[in-house]
Amino acid sequence: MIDKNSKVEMNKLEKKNKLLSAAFSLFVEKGVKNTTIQDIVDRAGVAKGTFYLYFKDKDDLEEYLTTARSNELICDAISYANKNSNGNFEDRLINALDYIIDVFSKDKLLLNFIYKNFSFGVFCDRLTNIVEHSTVNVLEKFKNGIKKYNIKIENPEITLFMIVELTSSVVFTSIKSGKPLPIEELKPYLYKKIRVLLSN
Amino acid sequence: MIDKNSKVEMNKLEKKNKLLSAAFSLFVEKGVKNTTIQDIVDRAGVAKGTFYLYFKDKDDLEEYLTTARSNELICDAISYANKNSNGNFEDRLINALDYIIDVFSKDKLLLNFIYKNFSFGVFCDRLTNIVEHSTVNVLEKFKNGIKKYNIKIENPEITLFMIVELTSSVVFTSIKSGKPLPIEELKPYLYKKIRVLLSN
Amino acid sequence: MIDKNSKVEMNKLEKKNKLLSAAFSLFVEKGVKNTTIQDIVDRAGVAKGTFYLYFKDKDDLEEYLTTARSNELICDAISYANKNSNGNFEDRLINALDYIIDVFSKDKLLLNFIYKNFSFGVFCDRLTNIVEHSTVNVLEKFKNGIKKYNIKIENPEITLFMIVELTSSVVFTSIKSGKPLPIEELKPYLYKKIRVLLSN
Amino acid sequence: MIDKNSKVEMNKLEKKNKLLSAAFSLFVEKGVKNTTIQDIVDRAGVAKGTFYLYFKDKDDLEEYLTTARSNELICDAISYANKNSNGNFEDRLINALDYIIDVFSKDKLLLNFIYKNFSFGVFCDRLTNIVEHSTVNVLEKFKNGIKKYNIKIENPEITLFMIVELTSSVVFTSIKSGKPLPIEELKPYLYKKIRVLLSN
DNA sequence: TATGAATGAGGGTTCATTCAT
DNA sequence: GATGAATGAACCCTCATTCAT
Repeated sequence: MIDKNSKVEMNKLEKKNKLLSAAFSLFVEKGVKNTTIQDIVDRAGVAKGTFYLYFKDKDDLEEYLTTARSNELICDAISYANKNSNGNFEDRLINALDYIIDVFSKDKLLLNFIYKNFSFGVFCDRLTNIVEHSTVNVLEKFKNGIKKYNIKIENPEITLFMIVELTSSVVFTSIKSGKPLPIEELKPYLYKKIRVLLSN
Repeated sequence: MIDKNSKVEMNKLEKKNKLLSAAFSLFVEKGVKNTTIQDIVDRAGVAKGTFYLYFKDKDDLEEYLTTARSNELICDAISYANKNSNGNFEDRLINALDYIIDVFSKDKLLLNFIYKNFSFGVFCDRLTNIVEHSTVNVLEKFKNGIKKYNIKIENPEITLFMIVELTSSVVFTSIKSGKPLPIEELKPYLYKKIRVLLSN
Repeated sequence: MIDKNSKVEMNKLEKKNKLLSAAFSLFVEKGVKNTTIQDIVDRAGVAKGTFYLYFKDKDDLEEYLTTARSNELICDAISYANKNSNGNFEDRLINALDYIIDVFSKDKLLLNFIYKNFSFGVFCDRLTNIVEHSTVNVLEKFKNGIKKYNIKIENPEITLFMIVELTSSVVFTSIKSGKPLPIEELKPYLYKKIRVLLSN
Repeated sequence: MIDKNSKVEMNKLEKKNKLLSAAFSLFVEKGVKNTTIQDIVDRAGVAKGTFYLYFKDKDDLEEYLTTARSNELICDAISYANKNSNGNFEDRLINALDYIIDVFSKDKLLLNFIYKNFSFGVFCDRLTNIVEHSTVNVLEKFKNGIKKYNIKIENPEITLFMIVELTSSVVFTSIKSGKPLPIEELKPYLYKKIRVLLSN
């Protein structure tokens, strides 16, 4: 009985995951607006009705996806920074940002999808609602880093917020339009400004 | 003959303006995506076909609106700053930003519409295409200010770009979500950071 | 399971047939051009969207209908000729044509629809594409008849082509306009000319 | 006063002719159905409302055009045959047909337009209604030719009718689809058959 | 649970026709 | 007579959602 149930649960999870990854690939390929439910279920290999067993509607699925993927990316970036940085706190932070920027440079569609759906505030809110996936509390990590490295920043929360906003906004515009410079050329200026904001 | 023509032209302009303001109010109320052409013509009090006499499609109208409204706002801000600032260049810039932030604080829908449709790169491109309305070349104004006030900034274009991106991004998030602080409380931090970016 | 599927398939076939016969009756009544998809689905008693489950667009349905109905008519004519003719080849052919002309005389709307959509070349091409319905290769039948009855015709293909073109064109004009004679009075002349074309 | 009136009349005629030739060129280029009134008035260089001063609607204009152009073509063909034929009656007729076929071979769009709108019966009817243009009574010419050349044909009207129908139908199919042979290769067979129909 | 046929409101767009100028 | 801005009915087509199986 338990086995049977757990098998059923496994199947359900599998279906949901199929739908999620189908939707994600379609969202980044064609944009959320231009992706139909039919597209999603076709790629997931399930029937149209099945979609409604797992998600209320397209917006529901979209929100779910954004949070999960953003979180994933941040986890990867932090891991990368931990592996590749020496003790300096600023370097660790910039390494993490560098990782994210590289991912986006190589995958403009992903950038587009996450940026359109991402904001610091919304992201922080959502983190608390996600239970199925382990998440990172970016702010806590940042505060801990400051403490650990004994850095003096008056308002760590606000400073982090501004760095995140500045970076995301600048990176998005540069990658999308190449203005005012291509991202690779713009990076030094950005990192310099970030250091200024931190060192203040 | 001239009178007759000019009267007709006046009528046409009026129709176009009716459509523009109907569209604008709907866009900020319900979002561009959720506004139909039928909605727009209903509110403008014209027939559906009339829409297509003035705009190619919804995107055409949207682009027109965004550029016009953004430009208008920036002109107002510059005027305001000119009236209310003393000689200091930083103060003038921050006064202009302050004006814009105040407008947005009072009109979240306008903020939403402009932010969703605004980007530094796109905006600069569009400025050159607008002929019917007098426009401001923000970058030129900024460069002239720097020269006039004899300020030393290594890359004025990049610095202005970063200030615009930082400000717009931060203001949007704060006004929309109140995170990490309400905009009124956040302002001092933002202006302080802007001064840091400029002074460097 | 099989029963269930077959029942569903039956229903689908029924829907498609409803659409086909609704479309056909409308096409002959008002012409293809003046028949809207709304007209068709209204008469078929299905929803608009259902149309697009079965046909790509109106042209798709029209082609389907023309080929199917033309083919049906030719099959009937050949059957009729086989039943009612003695051994003579010319008589068999003229009997078949006679059958078709009679059908058309009694159903001018059918004539109109088929004539407007029928041409020897197009028809021969389409024959090869029909898989769902058994079809007749008219040309093969004709050639076989010539061989069987040991008739000497230099270019059977061209001769058949000319007979088909002459007959369809003459019959259409006569039935539609009664010019230069009503079809019943014109028939003897037509058949005489056909015999001339054959015997040559 | 008379001058003034006649000048006005001239202007009106000119406008009408502009509309006719604009419409004709568009009809053969894009088909009647795909040509809008806007297209016609644009090419004619007049305003939309002007169209309705001269024609009831598109059908009215179409009918006018078909008759006029068909008639023109036939006149040209007869002229050509008169110039290039010796005394033989059959040769004269075939020369005339040859002229028409050549025009059509070189201008498939014209063929398409005239064929779609042409039929012997309709044409004969219309001939009597045309007053603004001098017209040819083809049938009379044919009968006169038979008399003049002392040829024995039982029912000249029916024979001519069949020749016209056969020729137009065959030529249309061959030029449009190249089936069963390209028109140049098909011609000898066609002319041979026509001679058979005549000589009988 | 899973299916996918069926729905029909609603979208964008076209264009013949009118009518005030 | 000539204009062309304005109209709005009518068109085709999409697609989120439902529901009988």
